[in-house]
This record gives sequence, structure tokens and C-alpha cells, in this order.
Amino acid sequence: MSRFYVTTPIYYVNDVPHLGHAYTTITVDALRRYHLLRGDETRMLTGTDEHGLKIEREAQERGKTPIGLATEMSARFRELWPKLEIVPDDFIRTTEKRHEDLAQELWKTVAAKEDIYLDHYEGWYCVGCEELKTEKELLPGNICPLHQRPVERIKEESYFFRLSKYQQPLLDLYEKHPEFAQPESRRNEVVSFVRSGLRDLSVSRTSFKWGIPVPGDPKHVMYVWFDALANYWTAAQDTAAHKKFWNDGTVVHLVGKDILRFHAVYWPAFLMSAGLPLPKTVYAHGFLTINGQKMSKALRNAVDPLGIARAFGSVAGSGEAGADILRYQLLRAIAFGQDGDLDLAAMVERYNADLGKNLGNLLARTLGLCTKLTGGKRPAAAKVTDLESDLLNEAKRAASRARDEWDAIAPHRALEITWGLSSAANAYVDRAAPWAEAKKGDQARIGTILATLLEVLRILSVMIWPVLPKKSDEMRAQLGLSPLASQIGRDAWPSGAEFLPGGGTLAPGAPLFPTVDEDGARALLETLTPRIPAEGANADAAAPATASASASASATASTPTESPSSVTYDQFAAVDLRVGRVRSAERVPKKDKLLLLKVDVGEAEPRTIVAGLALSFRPEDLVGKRVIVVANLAPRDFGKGLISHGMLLATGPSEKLALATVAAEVEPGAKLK
RNA sequence: GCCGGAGUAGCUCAGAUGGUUAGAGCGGGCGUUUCAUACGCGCUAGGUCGGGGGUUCGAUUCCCUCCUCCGGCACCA
Repeated sequence: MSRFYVTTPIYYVNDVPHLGHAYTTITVDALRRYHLLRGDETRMLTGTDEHGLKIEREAQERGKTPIGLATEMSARFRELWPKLEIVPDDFIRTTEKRHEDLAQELWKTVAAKEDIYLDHYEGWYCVGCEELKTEKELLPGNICPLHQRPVERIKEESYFFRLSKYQQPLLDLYEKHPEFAQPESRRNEVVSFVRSGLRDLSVSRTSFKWGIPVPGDPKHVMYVWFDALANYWTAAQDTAAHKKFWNDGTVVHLVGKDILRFHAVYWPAFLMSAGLPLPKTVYAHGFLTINGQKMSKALRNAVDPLGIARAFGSVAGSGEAGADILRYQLLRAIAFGQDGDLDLAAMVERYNADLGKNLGNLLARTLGLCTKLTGGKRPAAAKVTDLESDLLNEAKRAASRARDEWDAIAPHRALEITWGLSSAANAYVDRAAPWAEAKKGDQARIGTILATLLEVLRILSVMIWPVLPKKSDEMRAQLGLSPLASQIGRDAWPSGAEFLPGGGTLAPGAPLFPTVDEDGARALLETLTPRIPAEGANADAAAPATASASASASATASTPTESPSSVTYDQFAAVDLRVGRVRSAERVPKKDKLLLLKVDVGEAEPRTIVAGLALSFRPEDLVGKRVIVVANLAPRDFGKGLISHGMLLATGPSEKLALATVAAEVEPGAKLK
């Protein structure tokens, strides 16, 4: 028994919740539930990250205040979680006063250690863009590519955190506590990153306002990571009881692999500086694909977690059941820590096999036997034979091994072991053959067999609770047991057989996991198959008009749209767009994406154009193609004498580009207007 | 191109600090029971453990090299 504090990252409010968010949060919730069962004092935190230039801009574009936009988006997350059976103990927003005050306090503490200092970083500033440009973004001669005017060399004032000072302490931490950064392969990356040298970290900005003011210097706001990372600590400072979680508890952060560095390097450095205890473990999980496809905004109907859950639930008897099923699939099918794929067809198969035929049917056949052979009452156990003790030993061993896997944050293994027990129980039914005993009229033997099965089912109902809470309740109701209730200090994880006295009433009900037949599976796959919305069409309107699509509509409405600021006609007319014909194309050595093209645009000599097309086209396929060329774009130097004199218009992701062209047979050089 | 990870049965993956017949689940095939959601149980997969080379008495497991795939980074005006 101990104190367990587990967190998700706080989610940035520029996006609606998708399957990736749900995956992390479901995992954290399952861990939370597991520790509740163990009798631990348990706390789960999630929330939203709401500051930053992106939100400030987006709010402006949409005619909202930053806080208005953030509040609206934050609510999406907060409201989604309970529908997936996720019950956070706290939900923090970085715009809340409790966070802002304490983040400033943390800043002051670190500053008092002289770990924060004021300096400048230099950069190229484009007045038109109102932002700093990196050298790489600029055209030769330090020209802003967007505004075609020279950028200015400016110094922006910034506070810096003395990260370099913590290089050795961090290396010592990884050495002494290898469990701090997990999985191991990721830890190695972190270690080599730190070993390669740490530079001080810029932790404030003056270029935007939407953030937490720096104490004592309000023209600065804290830059993203100082503000965001602090949430884990600020959320646990409101009461003495909560403070104990940080000061005297096991703190575990689950994060995506993309943000491990911030959590395993910057965050412990901040905490070391502030003299605060460090988390025990930062565990990075992998990325999810759906049906083998990367998640993207274009697929957002398909990656809406509630949509998937409800659609699945509806073919499996009730929409409400879907959350449990999705939770099971995500935690069972994906090796935690590795990248994974949510394959919908495989999800149906696994549902039928594991949940329906294995566990669901075990419950149904056991209760059916009780109805027939013991009058629907819970039988008392008499003398157990080797068959029973083998199974009960197996149950004890499975519970113990699954517990170890949960402790190691390996839910996929814990579930594998749990289902191994269910399989063993099915095999036991056949060996013990209570129906054969019934013919012999051996009531005591029947009682023992059925009591053994009921006990194993009870154990299973506990072991599945972290992942399948609703189904656990349902299962227990049929077994005549009350829903699980946790109690601090009482370890409810199964440790061995505890035969209940005979006589209690059993309540067989509807199948726990009704099998999905082929028609159901087909309907489900049709509903959920990712579909790229038609060009220019509203994505929601283009989604298939099915029950689940409409169920998910509320969670996918008004996604931010990109509305480019308008240009005047004169500005537009200044762009020289021409039809060109590709004369030749070849790959550029050592540049995976680039092709070197010679394009005839009606001039004496073909233009040399370097374009990022190599992921989508083979050079030979481009030769002869009619393309649209921006002919008066400033030349761009790619190094080694490679200079591009123009740009081709195209659309799509870089690995699936479509080139713009004209429908009619037009001669090279023709101008577009 | 650089840095990671991975390439094992139809599919998803596990595993061995080098050693008699390389494992699991799902799917497939055969058999079988009848309590159950036509569900369970038993048997069954003849896989060069990505290719090549090396070390060794012996490698799929160690070393080198090559290939392929997946991430990340860079290039992508």
C-alpha cells in the first residue's frame, strides 16, 4: 500500500480530442483503477495546456478571445473522459489561477537559486510576419520568403534556465534510477541526448502576450515548457493531503514518445533546481495508427474515440459497452511502449475471441449450469480434487503474475495473463464435466465444481476491472456480487481462492459480450473506415450518414479551419504564374525529398527548379508533364551550386502530392490569371 | 544522409547470457463434447528465426556487412 500519483500530459487545445489522446488517458485511468484495487491512495491528473502564440493567433482568426477558445476546447476533453469510463481525480487548466500563481512561485524559487538569468537571443525578424525567422527559412540575401523584403537582425530579450548546470546531475539520475525514463530504448536516447551537451534553455517570450507573466517582469511571459510541465506539481499543492502525493508518493508520468525529452530532461532539471522531489518514472508510449494509417485531421471522423466506442458498442448490443471494448482493445493489442495499430477488423476478431467466446461464454455456461443443477443458487464447495486445486493454483499464479505486470506498467501482458486464466477455466469445465456428475446424481461433486468456477469468475471480475469497469460490474451482478468498491489500505487484488458460502442468489442475464456476426462486422467497418473528405467539402457532411457518425458529430464539430489572411488583387497579380513543361528530372544526391527539374516556361532556356517531390513521384514520370510554375519567386540556394529558379504548385501531404496543372493543351509560358 | 528500433509460422507477436524436436494467441485443417453466446476442449502449422560473411566443436541467438521496413532529425521556396 502506498501513495500513487499518475498523470497524462496536458493536451494542447488547438486540436479536438482524438484516439491518441484517448489512448494515453485510458492507460492512465487503467493504472489508476489498478492501484485503487490495491488499496493505494491514488490520484489521477489530466488537463489542458492553453497558452502560447498558436492559441492567441487562432483565437484572433476565429474572432474569439484566447480564453474563450481555450475554455471551449478544454471542455471537449473534460466532457469526453467520463464517456470512456475515465474518472480523473483532477483536471487542470494552465489558465486557472491556482496554476498561474504556483507556476510563478516555482519560477521564483528557481530564480532564487540563480538558475534563471536574463539574456538575449539573436535572430532575424521580419516585420511583415511579426516573428523571428531561422536562417534556414530565409532566401539568399536575408530576404523573408513571404514578404520579399530584407529581415532585420534583432535581439529578443529572453530569460534562460541554466540547463547546462544540470547535465551531470541528470546523468547521475539516469544512472542511479534506471526506471526514471522508460522504456529502456527511449532512456538510451535521452542519455545520449544529455551526454551530447545541454545548452541553457530559453524560458520566456516577449513576442506574444498569451501566457503566464514572468514574476517581476510582466513584458515577458513564460515559454511553453516551464508553464506546462509545472502543472503536475501545481495541481497537487492545494491541500496537505494532495501535497503528500508529490512529496511522499510514487509519481508516474505517462507521455507520448515525442515529448519524453521534455519530461525526462527539462522537468527533472527544473525540479532539482527548485529542490523538489522528482517523479519516479516517466514512461513514453508509442504512436498509434488506425488501420495502418497515420492519424491526421483529414481522418478525424475515423479517429474520434467516442465514435469508435459507440459504433462498436452498438453492434455488440449496446453503445454504452463500447468504451470498455475500446479500452480492452487498446490495452491488449498494443505492446505498451511500442508503436501500435488499431486495426478495426482485428478488433472485431479479438472481441469475439477473447471477450465473447472465452470470458463471456465462460460466465454464461457456468451460470447456466447453476440454473440447471443447483436451482440458481450459489452452491457450497465440498472436497476439492486435483482438478480444482490445479485451477485454483493457476488462478493464484495468474493473479500474482498479472499484478507484477501491472506494477511494471505492462497492461498488455497483464491482460494476456488474465485471459490465460479464463482459458484454463474453460478447459476445467470440460475436464470436470459437471453435466456428467449430474447424471450420476453426485450433488456434492457438482457443488464443488460450480463453486470453483464461480470463485474463478469472481477473481476474473476483479482482474478485468481496471480495463473493463462496466463489464466487471455487469459480470459481478450476474454472479450475485456487488460492484467493486475500493478502500484505502485494503488490497482487493486476488491472492487466492476464497470460497463464498453457498446459498446466495445468482442472476444470469444477457450475454456479457454478444458475438458480432459477419453482417455486424461489415457494418462496423463501413462506418469506421477512414475516408478522406472530398476536396473542399465539409468533413462532417462527407462522413457516412450512420448512427455512429451522428453520434460522433458532437465531438467533431467546428474544428479550427485555416483561413489565410486576404491579399489584395495587386498582391495577387504580382505573382507570375505560368504553364511549364518538365523537360528533365533527376534525383538530388543525399536529399531524399528533392528533385532537380528543368522546366520549359517559354523562355530561351529551361528553368532549373528544385522541388520537394521525390516522395511522390519518380523522376521519369514527371518528364513531359504540364505544370504550374511560380516564375518570379526569388531564387533559392540549396547549397553546392544548386539554385532553384521557381516553384511548382502542388497539394497534398509530401508523400502523396498532386501537381497542379491546366486542363487544356496550353503551350509552355502561358500566363495564368 | 544521420540517429534509433525492427525484420521469427497465413496474421499479430514472444523468446533464447550460443547447444538435444524454435514458442503463444488468432486464422486454417482434423477430431470431439453438449453445460453455454453454433460456444468449449484436444490435436494439427513441417517456419532457410531478412541475405551474405566471420568467430566457434556448434549460431536463429555474438561480431562484421548488405538489404528491407518503421520511427525521429535534416533537406522539402
